[in-house]
Amino acid sequence: MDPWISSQPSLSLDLHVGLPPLSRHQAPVALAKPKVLLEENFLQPLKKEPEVAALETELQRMSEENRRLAEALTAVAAKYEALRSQYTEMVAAGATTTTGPSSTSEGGSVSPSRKRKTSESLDTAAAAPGAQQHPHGLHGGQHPGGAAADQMECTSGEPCKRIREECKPKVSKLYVHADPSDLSLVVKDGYQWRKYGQKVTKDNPCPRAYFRCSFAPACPVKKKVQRSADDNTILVATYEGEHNHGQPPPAPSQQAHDGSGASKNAAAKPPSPPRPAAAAAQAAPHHPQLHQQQQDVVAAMSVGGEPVGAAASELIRRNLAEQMAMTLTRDPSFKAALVTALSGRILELSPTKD
DNA sequence: CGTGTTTGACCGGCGC
DNA sequence: GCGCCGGTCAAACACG
Repeated sequence: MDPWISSQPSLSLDLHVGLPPLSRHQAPVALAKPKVLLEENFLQPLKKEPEVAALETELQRMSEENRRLAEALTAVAAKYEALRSQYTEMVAAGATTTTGPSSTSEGGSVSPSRKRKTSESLDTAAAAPGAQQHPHGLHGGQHPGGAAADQMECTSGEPCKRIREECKPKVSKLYVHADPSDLSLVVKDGYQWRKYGQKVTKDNPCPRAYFRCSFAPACPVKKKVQRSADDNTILVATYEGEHNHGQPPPAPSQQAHDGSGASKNAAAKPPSPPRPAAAAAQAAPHHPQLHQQQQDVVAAMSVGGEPVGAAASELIRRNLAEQMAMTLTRDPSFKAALVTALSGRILELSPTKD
């Protein structure tokens, strides 16, 4: 959540979802019966002046609340930016001093046996110092604190639980709209993933797929993909850790589709040169097209690994914002949920309720 | 034949 | 201590 979001008209917390913005003259009159077709109510002509006045007041109050929330968001985003830049600096500093060890842990391939314990300890040993951390802290937009925590050394002694928790790799989520008939758990994020497991979890009848970044053998990033229990048209991808490499090169033959080598089930392949498109997308749910566009956009943003410029970035963000807004407003279930929530709230606060 | 997926078994953390 | 459950491994398999 960046400051720019609050400045985007489409992302204003005053959501204009399908229905015209609860204008004063269209305020839902039949509030006492919100469960009766809302659309009908919204279109009914105005009846009572006092009600309207009350609603107006309420609307203003809610707008005010919206503004406050937006400000709070802005503040949070600003703090995040500060933390992120701090993290980037720290990583840059760390990279110049310590670079070696990470490559030895996996590159040297653990002994043939399935001693996960040992390999894991190697992994954590390599990961803990943060030496091989992602050079660009773009990935986890939602957990700025995690970056700093990654820097901590997980040496023995102190309350392991807490330390372990703080040493946990950054976790971020990405929601992607997917065709329910498409059973493959594929989330295009621009990286190459190799599936290494699938499991049905307790809280969700849909299986969860486990992926590892296959572009770099030593890349610690993992991804879990599972359909949402509530809405199986939504794929929830959970990313853990950060890529310690640049993005895979664009594979022209794969640009148009998501074909994997084996092609029957398929982990995501890079349709375009991505950066952490996942990071950019994690706050931008529910649309493959959006996702594709984000990848393009993010790729454009990070030519040569460096941001192209503030203007381009601004353009990109605006574009993303528009896409996000469109995605939301197109989603009937979102509209329905919003309308229900709004009407319920209004009803709750309405002085005329009965 | 190389690469990637599938799938049953195993491991370890966690709650009771 | 025990059982549940999520995460991972690795042999078998499929595909180009």
